[in-house]
Amino acid sequence: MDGLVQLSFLVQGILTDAAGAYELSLQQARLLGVLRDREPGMAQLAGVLGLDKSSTTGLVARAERRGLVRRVAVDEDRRAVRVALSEHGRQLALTVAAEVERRLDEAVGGLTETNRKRLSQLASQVVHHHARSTGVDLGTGRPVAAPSQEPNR
Amino acid sequence: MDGLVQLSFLVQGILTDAAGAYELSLQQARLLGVLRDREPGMAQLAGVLGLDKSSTTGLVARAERRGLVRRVAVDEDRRAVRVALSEHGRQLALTVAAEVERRLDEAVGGLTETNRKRLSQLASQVVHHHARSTGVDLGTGRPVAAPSQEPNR
DNA sequence: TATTGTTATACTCTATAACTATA
DNA sequence: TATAGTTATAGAGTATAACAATA
Repeated sequence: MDGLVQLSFLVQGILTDAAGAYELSLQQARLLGVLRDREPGMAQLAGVLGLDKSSTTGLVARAERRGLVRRVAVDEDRRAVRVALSEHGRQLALTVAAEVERRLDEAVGGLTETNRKRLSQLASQVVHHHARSTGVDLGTGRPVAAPSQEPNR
Repeated sequence: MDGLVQLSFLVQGILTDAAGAYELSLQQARLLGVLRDREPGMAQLAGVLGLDKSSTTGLVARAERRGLVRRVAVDEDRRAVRVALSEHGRQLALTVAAEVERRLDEAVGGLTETNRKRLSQLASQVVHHHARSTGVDLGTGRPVAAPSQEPNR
C-alpha cells in the first residue's frame, strides 16, 4: 500500500499548488470547498474538518479577515453562528476547484480512460467504506476530506 | 477525480494518526521515512521533501533535539553535513511504518483482494508517471512523497 | 449544568531575506 | 563568486485549558 501513501502526498501537493496559485493555503482552500454547499456552525465545521473548535475559530477568522467567509448570526440561538461563503469566497471556490480538476487530470494523464475511471471509483469506494465504518457523516459527499477520530489534522 | 482528493485526505489523516500514536508529527514521521535508506545533505534533503533549505534546518533541528537524527560532519567539505537516523530514530521509523501499514490495510478492508492490488498498482502508476513527466528523482522509490515544483509544502 | 464559541498560550511547520563559513 | 547551511523574523495552522454567554 506504499503507492497509496505516495499518491496522497502527490495529490496534496497538487492541491497546495493549485490553491497557492490563488494565494490560498491548502486549509483555506479546503474550507472554501467544504462551505460550497453548507452553512455550518463552528462546532459542525470543526467536526467536518476534523479539527478542534479552537483551531476552527482561527481558520475562520483568517478567512473572514480576507473576505472569503462571513459569520452569520443565528436567531434561534444567540450563542451560535453559522459560517457562510462570501460572494468572493464562492467565486474563488469555483475557480480553485476548476484549477484542481485541471491539474489532477494532468496528473492521471498516464492512465488509460478505463484506468482513470477505475482509480476514481476505487478511491470513492475506500472513502465511503471508511465513512461508514467510522460513522462519520460526509454530508452530501463532496470534497470533504479526512474524517478522523482524533482531531489532529 | 473527486474521490481521489478525498482519499488523499483520508490517507494523510491515517498517517497523522499513526505518527501521533508515537508522539510524532506527520512531517517528523515523513523525515524518518525518507532517511530510512539515505544519508543526505541538507540541500538534498530539502529537495526530496520539497521544502526550502531553511525549513529543513528547522525540521532536522527539532528531530535532532528529540534524538531521532544526527548531523554527521563530512570530511571532504567542512561546510557540509549529512543527516542520519539515530538508533532510536531507526527503530521508531520501523514501528511507525508498521503502524501505518496496519491502519492502511484496515482502511482498504472494504475492497476485495483483487481491487486492493489494483488500487495499489494504479496509485504507483500515477506516482511514477508524475515523477517521470516532472523529472523528479524518487530515489529508491519509497514513501518519499509529493515531488512538487514550487517548494510549498 | 451543558453547549457554543472565543481567548490565551505554546508548538510545529513554512518561507523570505540576510548571514557565516567554506570552496 | 558560488555553495552549504544557519539565523532572524513573520505568519499559518494546530491543540489544550480556561473562559464568557446563552440554553
